[in-house]
Amino acid sequence: MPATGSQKSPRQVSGDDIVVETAWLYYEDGLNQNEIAAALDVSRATVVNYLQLARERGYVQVRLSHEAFTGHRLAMALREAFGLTAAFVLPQRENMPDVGSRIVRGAADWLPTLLAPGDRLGVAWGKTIYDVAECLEQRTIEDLTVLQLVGSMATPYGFSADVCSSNVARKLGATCVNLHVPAILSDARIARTLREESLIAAQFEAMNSFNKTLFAVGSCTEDSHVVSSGVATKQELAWYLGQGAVGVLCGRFIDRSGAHIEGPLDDRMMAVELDRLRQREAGILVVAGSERVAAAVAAIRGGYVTHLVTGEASAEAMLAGAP
Amino acid sequence: MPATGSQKSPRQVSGDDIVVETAWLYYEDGLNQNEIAAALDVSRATVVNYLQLARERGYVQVRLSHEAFTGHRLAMALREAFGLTAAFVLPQRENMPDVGSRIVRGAADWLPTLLAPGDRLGVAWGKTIYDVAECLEQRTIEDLTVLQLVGSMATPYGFSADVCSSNVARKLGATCVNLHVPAILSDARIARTLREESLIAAQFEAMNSFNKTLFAVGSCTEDSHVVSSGVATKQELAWYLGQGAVGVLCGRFIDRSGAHIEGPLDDRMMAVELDRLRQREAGILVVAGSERVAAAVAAIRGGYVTHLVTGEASAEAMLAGAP
DNA sequence: CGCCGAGTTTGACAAATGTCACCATAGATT
DNA sequence: AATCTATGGTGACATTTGTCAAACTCGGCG
Repeated sequence: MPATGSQKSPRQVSGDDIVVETAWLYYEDGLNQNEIAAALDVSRATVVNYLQLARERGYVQVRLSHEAFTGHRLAMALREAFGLTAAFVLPQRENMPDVGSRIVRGAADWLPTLLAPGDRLGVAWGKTIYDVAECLEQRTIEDLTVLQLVGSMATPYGFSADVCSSNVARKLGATCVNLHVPAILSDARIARTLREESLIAAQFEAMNSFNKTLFAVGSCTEDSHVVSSGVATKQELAWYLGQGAVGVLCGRFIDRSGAHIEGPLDDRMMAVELDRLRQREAGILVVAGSERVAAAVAAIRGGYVTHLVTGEASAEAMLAGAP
Repeated sequence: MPATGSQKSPRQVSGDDIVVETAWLYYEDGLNQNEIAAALDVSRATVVNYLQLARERGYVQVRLSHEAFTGHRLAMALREAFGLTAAFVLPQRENMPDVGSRIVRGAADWLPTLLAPGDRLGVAWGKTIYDVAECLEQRTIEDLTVLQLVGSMATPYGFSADVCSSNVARKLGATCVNLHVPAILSDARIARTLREESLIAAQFEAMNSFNKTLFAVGSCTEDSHVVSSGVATKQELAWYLGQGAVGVLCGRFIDRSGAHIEGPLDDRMMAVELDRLRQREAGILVVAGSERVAAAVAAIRGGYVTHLVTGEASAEAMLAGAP
């Protein structure tokens, strides 16, 4: 065989035709690279190149199907035990450091399939929700509206409620209705004044029209988010703990049964009322972190949740504490 | 190294946990099989087995994304030239025997993404449509209704209009509204009587509520489907050809501009009226076969089509005959 | 006309993946 | 207890896929 024999005249690869053809033969027709090379009369290396191009250009989508997670043993058990519509359980093994990111990615992957054109999605606030928004693929859902459920609050971590809802809206091609108020005010009187302001009243009015919600829960410890972000002081937290608080949901403290614990913060809080969260078409709760299990169970018991995303360990823990 | 060293105690593979875990590491986290084997502390061969299980169980979905076809050079050209909402062009190369099946598979893959909850999809009749239905993946679309647009007609090939619509409905988890009448009757009087029958009138009434349609076009030659299935005789076909017929759409002959050619068959025909097909949210035309190009162009000109599925060769031909 | 450089293809080699006959273990059976 | 059987795991080998430097084509340009 001669050293360098017959080079083929180069084709137009900038145009997609051959690339798509190759991808079809490989992924749809199931031919291997040798067969494709023979069929197209190019070298196998060229086939490899075309396939790489196809992947780079996003022509090939490889994903784990949702059934793998919604059909998971623990997902079915959760659904059964808590009367959920569906649960999404991410696999994990011992010592795995980074379940959190899996759960968030899973939630981001699942969310679009839970939404339909015309939906109005209420979005809460928190690091988890922010991360979910980050992981969302750009994918437009027709006629979707995203509604901010909790007033904004600057945090040391650089995200706030309005950023959460804006990002979700951006990724899903939705229009976004933000609440242009702080989450917490220093004084109940100011809060009342604001609520009575017509513009803001209108924003709350619009907000309450959501039919689905996306939220996480916060735990109730001194190092948890409610305190570090400045929503509650340690004293206030202690008071709520004394009343039986086990978690925070959209800025409101809840007890073991998920009931709202009315307290000193509520008058100063600018956020959706918990009662409004119940009985909607879907309430999607993302639970990332074992310290949030108790709060999650409470939220579920409270009737705010229809769809749950979490990891195996948390799922086990929730079932263990459920009987 | 000892001959057969340390076997691991077998795990529960019937439960999915490890399988899903493996699939996640491979497809989401992008680890290779060696890394996964190390992480899970099993042999690489076992990882291969788990991955195969994951694929068998349908946890992994590999698909070509629609952008590869809707973004195809010829797809964009078609959209431009004919004012379509979108076109879906399947790749092909010279001498490829089996474009037809690709086009049909492509249509089946695209169709679900063109439908939304609440839609009412009118389905026409033909081998192409039947094949599309066969290729559809089982995938439920909420609150979808499928409507049969053309009366039933037994054919030597064993499919008829009611089978087309039923199959589409079954695959998409839709409710199906069939027309319980023959496509063509021997006598106009009988047809009129039937149409006046309240039950049948009600079926037609319901049928006309579609907002999207799926159809193909037939060509107008002696060996084409209209004749072989017994809808039209050779004499009738000749008459229509004399009037300038270039294709058949939902049992009705159309001319080069897509206008309905009224003729001897119409009175005896039980099918949607062509005017009703226009101005709906979507009209999806599947063109499989170069002999149907002229008919397809006519249908597009007639304003029945917003979405087109075809192959490269037909796309080129349509553009060549378009200017 | 010869040379350049961007874009494309390729052969040889390296790495990753798939296959298969056989081994290990647990629980049932004799 | 010994044996059997079903399930699951494994190493060695075969096949498939990925990498990369070198080579080719084509159009432009000094």
